[in-house]
Amino acid sequence: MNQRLKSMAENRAKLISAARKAFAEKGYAASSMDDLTADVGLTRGALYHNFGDKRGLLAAVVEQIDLEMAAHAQRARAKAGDGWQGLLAEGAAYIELALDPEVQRIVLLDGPAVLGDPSQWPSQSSCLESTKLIVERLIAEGTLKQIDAEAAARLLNGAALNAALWVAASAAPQNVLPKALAAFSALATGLLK
Amino acid sequence: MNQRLKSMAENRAKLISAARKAFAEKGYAASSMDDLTADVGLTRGALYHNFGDKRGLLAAVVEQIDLEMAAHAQRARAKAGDGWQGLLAEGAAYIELALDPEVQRIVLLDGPAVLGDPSQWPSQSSCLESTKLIVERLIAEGTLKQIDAEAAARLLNGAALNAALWVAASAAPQNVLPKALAAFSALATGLLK
DNA sequence: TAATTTAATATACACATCGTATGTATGGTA
DNA sequence: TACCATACATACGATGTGTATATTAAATTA
Repeated sequence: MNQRLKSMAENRAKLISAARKAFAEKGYAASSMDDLTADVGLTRGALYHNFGDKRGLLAAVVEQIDLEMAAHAQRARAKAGDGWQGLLAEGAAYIELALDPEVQRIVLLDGPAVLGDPSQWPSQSSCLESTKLIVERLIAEGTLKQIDAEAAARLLNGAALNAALWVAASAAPQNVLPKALAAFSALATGLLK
Repeated sequence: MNQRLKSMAENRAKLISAARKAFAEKGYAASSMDDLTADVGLTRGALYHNFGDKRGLLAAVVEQIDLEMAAHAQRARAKAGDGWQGLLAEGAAYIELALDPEVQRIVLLDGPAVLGDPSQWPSQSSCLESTKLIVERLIAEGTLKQIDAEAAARLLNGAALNAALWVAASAAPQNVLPKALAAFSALATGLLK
């Protein structure tokens, strides 16, 4: 029963999937909703019914990618433990993630421009949240200086993000990546007590 | 003589000025070129002749603001000297600059989304360049660790940028700003030898 | 100074795209 | 089976960009 809900969920998934591809390849502004919906055998009627408007579709796409990013960071931290090494591992994971063109274009460039400051997003920028949790724990342990946890998390993420944009835009990413990771580690040690 | 060049320069200036206001208030995408040009008594004919297209106008606006930002950072550094304190002062200046809604919307949000990675811009993101110069000097002095100067400059700027976005989006910026500055200083000390 | 050329800007048009208002058809329900 | 709700399609209007053509004013030359 409830075949309608099922097919609606399928159509939502199809549209999000098509939007991911279109937004990543052409950018948000240059993506036509007519083309995008036609690609999956629908029309804009389905789109506006499900997502309200073009921005709503972008928001749904961003949320999906954001959750995937959080899962990736979670795995990286799990490998490295919950301590100082975990924090560094998460930063490195974040830098790696931002090398993905899909993440760059959709989450890092068009997302903020169209949806506004990431910290205000419903998905709450999961990466930011998890970084903040680690920082809080390390402060409580006495590993880190007594510093505002959110501030530290935001700056760390910002540094990692810019590092990733730099690496990705460079001519030889494989040569630049180690430099970025080294600089990130150095900066992070500034938080140690 | 050459009154034509003069009036053309005046028109360019008018258009850039109107664009600064429109882009800052409505964002790039929502700014109509018809409205914008009409505001200064011109039509889109002048615009397309001078700037090629809408992106060209944004590029011109970004370049102008970027130069102003560089001048501001220069002054802040001059006050604090050329050493370690100068680097911190420049970071603080950058955070302050990014609190300006015009800078946020145009240079930090729409700029990267429409024009691509800032380091590829003709203006070369002057702030980044000056930070890099200081870092190089401090490394040569032995004050900072042997680290890639561009990497360090990029991460510092990225951290400052995110700090500013956070502060600006917060409910009580005046309470949050000190936290951001403290976290920035802490991070930066990680670069010290 | 008058004629001619050049170029900066205005005007008009073609095309694309978004959002909405209305229509339709199918799954759920009494 | 008849009815209703709703997911989606279709049709339309408005807006906005870029371009091609026209116009006007400055610069140049004879």
